[in-house]
Amino acid sequence: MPRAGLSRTAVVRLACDVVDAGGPRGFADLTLAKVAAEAGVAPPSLYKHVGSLAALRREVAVIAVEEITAAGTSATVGLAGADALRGLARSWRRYAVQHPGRYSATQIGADPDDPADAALREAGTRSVAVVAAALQGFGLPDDRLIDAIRAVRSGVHGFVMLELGGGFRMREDVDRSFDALLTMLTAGVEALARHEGTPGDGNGPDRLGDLPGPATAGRPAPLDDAPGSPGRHEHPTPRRPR
Amino acid sequence: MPRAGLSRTAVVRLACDVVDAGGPRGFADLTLAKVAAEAGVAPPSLYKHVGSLAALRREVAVIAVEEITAAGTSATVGLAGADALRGLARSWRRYAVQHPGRYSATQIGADPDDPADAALREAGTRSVAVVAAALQGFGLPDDRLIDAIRAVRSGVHGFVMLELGGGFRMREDVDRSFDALLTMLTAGVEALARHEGTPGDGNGPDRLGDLPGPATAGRPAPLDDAPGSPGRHEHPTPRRPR
DNA sequence: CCGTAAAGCTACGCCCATTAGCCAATGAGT
DNA sequence: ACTCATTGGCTAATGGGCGTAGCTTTACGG
Repeated sequence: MPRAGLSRTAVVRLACDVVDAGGPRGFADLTLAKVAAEAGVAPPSLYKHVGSLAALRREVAVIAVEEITAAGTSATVGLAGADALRGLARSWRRYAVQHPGRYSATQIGADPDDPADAALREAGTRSVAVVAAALQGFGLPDDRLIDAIRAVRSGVHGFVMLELGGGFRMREDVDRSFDALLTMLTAGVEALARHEGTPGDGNGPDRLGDLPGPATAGRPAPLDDAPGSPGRHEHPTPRRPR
Repeated sequence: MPRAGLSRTAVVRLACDVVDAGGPRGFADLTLAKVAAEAGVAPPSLYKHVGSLAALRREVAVIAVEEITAAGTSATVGLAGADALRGLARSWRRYAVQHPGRYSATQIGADPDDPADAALREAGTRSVAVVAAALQGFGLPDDRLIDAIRAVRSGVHGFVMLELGGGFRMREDVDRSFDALLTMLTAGVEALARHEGTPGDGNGPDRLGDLPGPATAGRPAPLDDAPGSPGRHEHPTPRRPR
């Protein structure tokens, strides 16, 4: 049995390929069997290099976050204000289109408590820093920076996910729509900076904060500012197990 | 063996519960075994009511889209312009928080060709119509309406997904950020209506259209304007099957 | 040439989806 | 009430994926 010459990083690299080959669903559909097939190896052999499927997923996620952060960084060097924001957003979209699977991997949450997720948490923090840096030039009040970061991330992320989802009829129109989104976002950030914040509609902010929120057995946390600790449970009460 | 009195709709309803109980990941984690346990029935019994796990997923998705459309509709009756937009966006977020699993189900794509997805496609179309209606009052030029719809959906969807993902430290701050996002979006739509569209940065629009796009073996289509037909394939070429 | 650790492998156990085929409960028609 | 077809449930069994255990062989330092 001639050795395949694998290694931890080689396996992760292969996993990245598999994930991207699967399109936006690729990350969710990642399977040790596929990676093993790609490596020319029997599935259990992978355990000599990675701890589990979950661990492999985490590694892919870390790489994806680091890559997209790097892309954003190099897309904004020497730029400021609206130019920086546009460059950043476009680099994200480009990355998402070129690496749909990895981009999806970017979404998984890092458990705030789990030490295994430390690397992912740190990568997430670094990625947020890039956004903050790109927004420097707008002169946002301190207490509005967070809003701007969230809005920019939300807008671009939502657009990209919908685009990757498959939709948005024609590519050209999509490019135009993306440009319109960026215009809206930059205008919005500028408005926020001018302190035109939250005129609202006379109903005050949303106060969704104290909704029941149906036993949200949410997993870990996101790649955002900072995580809150999640709750957990299984099926509430099976009615007649058998 | 006393009958459990199931039915197609009863099973789907249970699946909805299971999905929501699982938080944002609940939809992806949906399993026939869980539904069966919840119903007090052995897993194979479910096949008397639903065709497969995939079919059940589709049914849940249709219900979710219909519900969120209904929520949006009733949240915007009698409103116009910015008020309608805010009402609509808030109803989405509220639905997502109250039904995280179902909201995620909303994301799955409808295959433009598959007749099994017809109901899902139609539900998606209806849901887009509500957004268009809410944007009526802004007096957008025809060729900008689509951009506005996409931006609004993207912004809110991205925000909600990031929020559900687990992040966004404190709830209060999140409400405020959401409000800021809405302010930015309404301002953006108004700007679009004023024809201040796409000043861009002198680099023209993105032209991501002709990127290679790495063999994006994406599944079906999204719940957007209209689908384009997907490509498909498996692993490119296993290197040494065994 | 030897010995050892690392990198494969096969054999298993467990969980899930799905199919096949059996049997009891239900209810329409008599 | 009796019959019997339909229906909804069951068990058994297959196939695939993760993950563990334990064996074997390769590669390499002495």
